[in-house]
Order: sequence, then C-alpha cells, then structure tokens
Amino acid sequence: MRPEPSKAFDPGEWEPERAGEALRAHGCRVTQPRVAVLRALLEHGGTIDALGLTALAQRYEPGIHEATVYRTVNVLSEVGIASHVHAGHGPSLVRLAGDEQLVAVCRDCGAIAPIPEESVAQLVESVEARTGFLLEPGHFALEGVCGECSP
Amino acid sequence: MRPEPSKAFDPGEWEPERAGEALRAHGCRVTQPRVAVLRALLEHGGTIDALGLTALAQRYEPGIHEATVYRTVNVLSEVGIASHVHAGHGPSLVRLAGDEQLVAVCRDCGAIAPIPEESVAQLVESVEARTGFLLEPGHFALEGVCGECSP
DNA sequence: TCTGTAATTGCGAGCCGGTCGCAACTAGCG
DNA sequence: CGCTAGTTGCGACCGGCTCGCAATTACAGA
Repeated sequence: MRPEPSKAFDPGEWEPERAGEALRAHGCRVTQPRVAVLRALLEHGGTIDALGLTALAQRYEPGIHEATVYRTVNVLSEVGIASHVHAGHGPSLVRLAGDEQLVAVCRDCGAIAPIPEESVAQLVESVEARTGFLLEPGHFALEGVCGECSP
Repeated sequence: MRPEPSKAFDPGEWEPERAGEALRAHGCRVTQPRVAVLRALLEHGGTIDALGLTALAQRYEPGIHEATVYRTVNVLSEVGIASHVHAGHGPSLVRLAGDEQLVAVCRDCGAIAPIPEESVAQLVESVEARTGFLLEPGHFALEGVCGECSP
C-alpha cells in the first residue's frame, strides 16, 4: 500500500523503543495496549481506520478495546507519533507521522488512494499564491469515485 | 458545474417554480416540505447544516421533520438543485447548486476561502490521470491555515 | 524487590449525525 | 373526483466516537 519508494517512510523511525521515549517524554505511560497499537501501525504501514487498526492491534493485545484504540490514537497524535486524517464521509483515518500524505477516499467503496506528490505540491503552491491559504495536506482527505466504482 | 465561474450565484436561479420543473423532470413530486426546504435554502443563501436548515424550513412548513429535510436534501442533490459538502468534523453542509466551489477552511479561525477554479481543474485532471480517481470538488473542503492566522 | 498511587484500561451507556421501515398522507394523472 | 405510487412523520436504529467508573497496571520511590 505504499508506492512511493523515494520519499518512503522509514518504519524504524518509530520502533517501539523510540516511541516509548516519546511517550515518556510527555509524561505518558508505555502500556501494552499502546505498544500493540503502535506495532499495528508499523505493521500496516499506511493509512487505516480505527476499526481496522483495532483488528490489527488484537494480534498483539487480544483483548484490546475499541475505545482504548481511539484514546491511544489521540495520545499518539498529541505526542507526534501519529496523525489522524479526517475523510469527508465515513470514519477518520490514522497513520504514522512521517507517512503523511494527501489521500483520496472513494465515496462508494471507501478505497484509499495516495495523491501523487507532484499534484499536491502544485495545488498547495497555487492555492497559497492566490489565496494566502497554507494548506495542510496531511490532515484532510479528498473525496471522489475510484476507477473501479465509476462506470 | 455551471458555466459562469466569475459571477456570483443568482438566487433567482432556483426560484420555486424552476426548481419544481427540475423535480418533475426527474419524476419527483413537488411537495410542500420540499418547497419549504428550497425556500429556506434561498432565504439563507449560503452553506448551512441540516439542523439549521430544518429550523429555517419550519417557518414555511411548521411540522417538517428532520428526516424529511435529510431526504429532501438528497433529492435536491440528485436533481442538481443543491449539493452537500463535508467539512472536517461535525455535520455536513448544504448549499444551492451554482454556489459550488472547492473551499479551504482555516483550522484556526474557520475562515472559508474559495479555491481558484484553475487550481481545482489542475488537481482533478492530474489526479484522474495518475490514480483513476475522479474527484468531486465541491463535495469536500480543504483544510489549512489562512493568511491571517499564519505568521 | 516491594509498595503506593495515579495513569490507563475495559466495559457499557450515551451522544450525535444520519438512515430506515412502516403506516398515513397526498400530488397529480386519468 | 378517485386512484395509486411517491412522500412524509415518526420512532427505532446504526456507525463512529466519547464518557464515567471500577478494576488494573506502570513505574517512582522506599
């Protein structure tokens, strides 16, 4: 799910150990559920919704509760390890910091496609030049219909 | 989308009578609740959420139910009279067709800026060519920081 | 290593925007 | 004017997410 080898995110970036330090540095405890969520994010390596993330995290922490995943994601965001993306419709998405990228979500099937870096740069630049707005492409998603869902 | 991007939207465009024709042309009935919602949209003249729209519509059709407003908005969208926008968290917004444009919302002050038509076209084209995704600008909003909120 | 204690978790209830099924109502054709 | 299928009102329901609370647990300090 991660087609950009050039600017590729290095998963080692947030190996549990380093992430643990980041957490402690913010006065947060390093708990098993949190590590499980982190590992799930590392394993998945891309953008994922809370439900999927919970499912993945179950592998490392079988009893982990959905609410805990939500809380953990918030903590990870505050600490700068992860960030959440609000997709127009449907659930919001999570990904590791450093893997931030503008994505498009299919309104019919929910498929997620990364937007080519070049198109993003073009947009950001052009919008800033003309409106003064500095877009934050990592924090929102575009909506549309994917190739498979459109006739 | 409509041919006149430079000019402001003319509310007269969707006077109940013309809207009625559009509805009938799609095999839909012109009912009092629908007219009430339409008048509320005309009266308000901008983007509004379903709750606010319901409140406004009550003036013309006192007993109108929230579910009816949602359904009506969907119908109006299908017929091309209105469209809905997803902006970040919170409820989605409705506006009259013709008032459509991709907008950016400032994450700090909530300011809304229209994105230049040209930048949008560029983005849509480039994304479609490279990912097969057909974006639907006007149905979602971009997020960023406006000129005044960023130093 | 053991202990105290405050952060964290699991759990279920709850909130909120939005949708659905169904019986009653009504637009509008004939 | 009567028929009938599209609509409405209503309440139950759904999915995403948050909250309150008792039980659990990380980890600083003894």
